[in-house]
Amino acid sequence: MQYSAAEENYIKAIYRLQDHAAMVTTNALADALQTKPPSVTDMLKKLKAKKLLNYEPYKGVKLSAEGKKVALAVVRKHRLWESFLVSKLQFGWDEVHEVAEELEHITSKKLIDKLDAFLGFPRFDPHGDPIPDSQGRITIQPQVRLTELPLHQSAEISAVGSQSPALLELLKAKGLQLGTRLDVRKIFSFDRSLDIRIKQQASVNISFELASVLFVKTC
Amino acid sequence: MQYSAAEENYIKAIYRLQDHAAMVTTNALADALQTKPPSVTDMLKKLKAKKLLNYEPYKGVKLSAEGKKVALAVVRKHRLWESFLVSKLQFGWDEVHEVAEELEHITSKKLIDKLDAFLGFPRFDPHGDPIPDSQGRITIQPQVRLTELPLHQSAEISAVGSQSPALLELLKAKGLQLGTRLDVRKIFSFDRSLDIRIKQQASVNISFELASVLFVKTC
DNA sequence: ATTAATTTTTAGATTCGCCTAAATTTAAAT
DNA sequence: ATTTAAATTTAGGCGAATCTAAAAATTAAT
Repeated sequence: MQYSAAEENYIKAIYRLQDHAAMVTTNALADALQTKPPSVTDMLKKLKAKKLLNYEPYKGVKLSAEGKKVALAVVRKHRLWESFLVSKLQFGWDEVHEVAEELEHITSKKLIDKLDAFLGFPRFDPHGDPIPDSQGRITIQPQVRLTELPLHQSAEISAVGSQSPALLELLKAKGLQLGTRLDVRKIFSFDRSLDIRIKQQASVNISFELASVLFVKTC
Repeated sequence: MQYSAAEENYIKAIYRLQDHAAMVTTNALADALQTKPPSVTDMLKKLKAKKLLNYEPYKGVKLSAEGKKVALAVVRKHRLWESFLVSKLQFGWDEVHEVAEELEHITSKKLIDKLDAFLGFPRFDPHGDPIPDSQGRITIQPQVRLTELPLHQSAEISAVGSQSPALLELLKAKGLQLGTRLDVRKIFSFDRSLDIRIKQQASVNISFELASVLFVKTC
């Protein structure tokens, strides 16, 4: 079966919202999708008819097993395209979302699987979110905040908790990017700032605020 | 300005048909787009209002200067995506058209320009058709049929005149693909078959039929 | 436990791109 | 030069996805 871009967007939004609330409400969806509640109601009826979700009027909505499969497929497409844009086309992390939002609706499964192979079957996207494999399985994130990394434990930056241009600017200035190998040399108790050493290079001092939006995987 | 996928498809179809006839007719368009004449009339009115074409009822249609610009942009996108699919994702030439038909409607100009750079600014797509640059300029094809290549003149395969699976199979068996460097060692007058030498490798003999659907650029 | 406020759904309309059937214009044929 | 045939346009409608305004159901509050 194949779904329209609008349908896929609803499914994806419900999938996201499900994590934070047992039942997804009409208004929450309208908010997330930048649309109005009546439009949501209409679409929910349609998706219910297609058995992608369980919806009872006034009660809220949850994805069916089939719906979750569709959601994972869309998430897979989105995150693979983001990975492509960053690792091959030199986009910044803060620029990829909108474009991936369009690319994720391209329908060829073959395309996505070949793209996956071309990228070397990455398990995390540039924001550190897991990429479902072609069966929809996802690897649980083994990453921790840099603030939680033990001293002298070697690790690499695997995700960034925000995509603000301000953060991007700071990271560039500090010479930090996705994949940068580092370990923590010292933690200053005064301001909880960290001295980190970048893989056989000089040390830099970074603030607690910065360290807490950086995620690392030990290696 | 930005145009819908449907609008872009009409513009592209008109652009193609303009080459073969001074005026593009409603029926020809309906045929090319697998749609019905009344739909075409509707869209022509809309595109005329947007000044993308000159249309007089019952007389036919021609693209305006602005329309040609849009057409070239769409053609550029289509051919760059086809190049990507073949040269990076290992698609066969015969499989790329449909997918590219979807990808060509992604709207980010930045994406396309970065894709262009990633591919090394190719001037021809896998079928040998020229790729407009970011200004819409196209290079005239400097390629010739392999049957017309002088003896010992080094060249590379730049296009294939057909996309049949049968041809693809044969090329694979002979070890020939887009970009393969070669030169002609001998032409047998009996059947006009050619012995060609693949760039520092063994020679192979190919039939005149095959040679005449292969296009090469000297280099 | 009624009333008030909020959330959600229904009703009815709009735009886009398409359709069929019928009318109209242009071109071809006798 | 009429008549016939073909091409094109108009008229009216449909499904998808959206909207506003109004009604109904749920939740919160006095």
